[in-house]
Amino acid sequence: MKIISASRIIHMVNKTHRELPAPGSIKAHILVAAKAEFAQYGFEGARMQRVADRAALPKPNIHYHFKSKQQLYLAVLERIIESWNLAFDQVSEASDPAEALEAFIRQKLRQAQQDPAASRLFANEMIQGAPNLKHYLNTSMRAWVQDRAKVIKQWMQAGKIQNVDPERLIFLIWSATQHYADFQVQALSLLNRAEFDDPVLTET
Amino acid sequence: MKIISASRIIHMVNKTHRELPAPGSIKAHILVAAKAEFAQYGFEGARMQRVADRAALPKPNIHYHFKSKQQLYLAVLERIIESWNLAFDQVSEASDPAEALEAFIRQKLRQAQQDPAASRLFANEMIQGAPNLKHYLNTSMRAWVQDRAKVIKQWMQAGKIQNVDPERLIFLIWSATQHYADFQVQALSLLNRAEFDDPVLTET
DNA sequence: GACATTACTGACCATACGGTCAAGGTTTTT
DNA sequence: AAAAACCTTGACCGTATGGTCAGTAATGTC
Repeated sequence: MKIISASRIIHMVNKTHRELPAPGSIKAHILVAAKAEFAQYGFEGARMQRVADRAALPKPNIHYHFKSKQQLYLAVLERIIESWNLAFDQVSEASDPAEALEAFIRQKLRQAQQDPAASRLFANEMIQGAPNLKHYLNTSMRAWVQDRAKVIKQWMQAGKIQNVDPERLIFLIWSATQHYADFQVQALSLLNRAEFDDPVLTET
Repeated sequence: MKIISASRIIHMVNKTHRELPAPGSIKAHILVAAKAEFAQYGFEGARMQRVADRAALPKPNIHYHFKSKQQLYLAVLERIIESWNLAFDQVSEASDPAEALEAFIRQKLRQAQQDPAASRLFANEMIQGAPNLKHYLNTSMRAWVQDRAKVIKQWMQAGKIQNVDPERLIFLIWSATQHYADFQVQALSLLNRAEFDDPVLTET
């Protein structure tokens, strides 16, 4: 039997896991820098040189790991969507509405707080008309919404909650939670604060 | 007495009104094109050539009317803020909370619907950290929020509404209403629709 | 109708941009 | 230790970008 080195195994694991960059790798490091840049300036406004500066690397280095700006952007986007899909919470008719909705809201708020750049990048993509996420919106995301909407409707029919448009309820929660990531400067300025307290995380 | 021609009067009116471009003028036309471009791509992502194309004008023409990209952007921003300030609704403790809040929500929703580009441009500016609106946020906008918050607190003390954080209530309304402008593609995709009906305007 | 002002535009410029390349390191495999 | 694979980088390239300019047309003034 052949002896396989540890590095080889790591290599295989990296490869078999659909090319997902290892957490500590340079690729992952670049993706973090790129996420911040794309989140702030959008795809067209982002500059590869600034991505390089943020990552503290020479520019050609970025192009070695990611063929083009477009590909880098897609890699960042894919990573965000994937991390959101991981939090694909399980709710059913049997769940208690108050509990389930509170959990959902807290989760969304935590996401917005822990990774505001991801939320801002997504906002940028939507504002531009979702040129790279149309398919995602029309397939898995729509399915997700319809699933939750069905449960909410069942709650309504069972008299557990008041009648509301289920999709609008979901949009309301999304908008309210993402607002604190996307419009952070505004909220902080208007409240005359330097930063937010952390009321979400203290209760988890 | 000197006779002043009509065009001369128009010219004077234009000038005395703080250089506000006349509604039908070329400047106003360019500003509309620029608003759309800046709203979609943000300041850094916007291209002067695309602004020119949108306005169906040669590029140097844009630079004739607006010295630089930065100045054009500021002109667009100023116009948006001004139009929002015009809708500075008057509310007092005596107002009926339900009525006042509904009016506020409808107004915001109407704004988002009638000029989604303005809402998106503002969102872009906030996502980038409000580099051009920090002052506005810290002065007139903050004052506006504090004013409304005071009224809401008075309503609470008079037992007219339940206890809530007044600023958070305002943010909730803002986020929910702007959401339909900023994330229009998302909402339409998820609802599997081509466009929204017009439930707001039908009731005004 | 002469003068001045305002408005327009094709051709152009310096720089910044995304991207490439060849040459040299470093690490891994055999 | 040699070969192979992978990684890093300064210098460079073609093009797109914001912006300019000189020349022209239109408009307004007396």
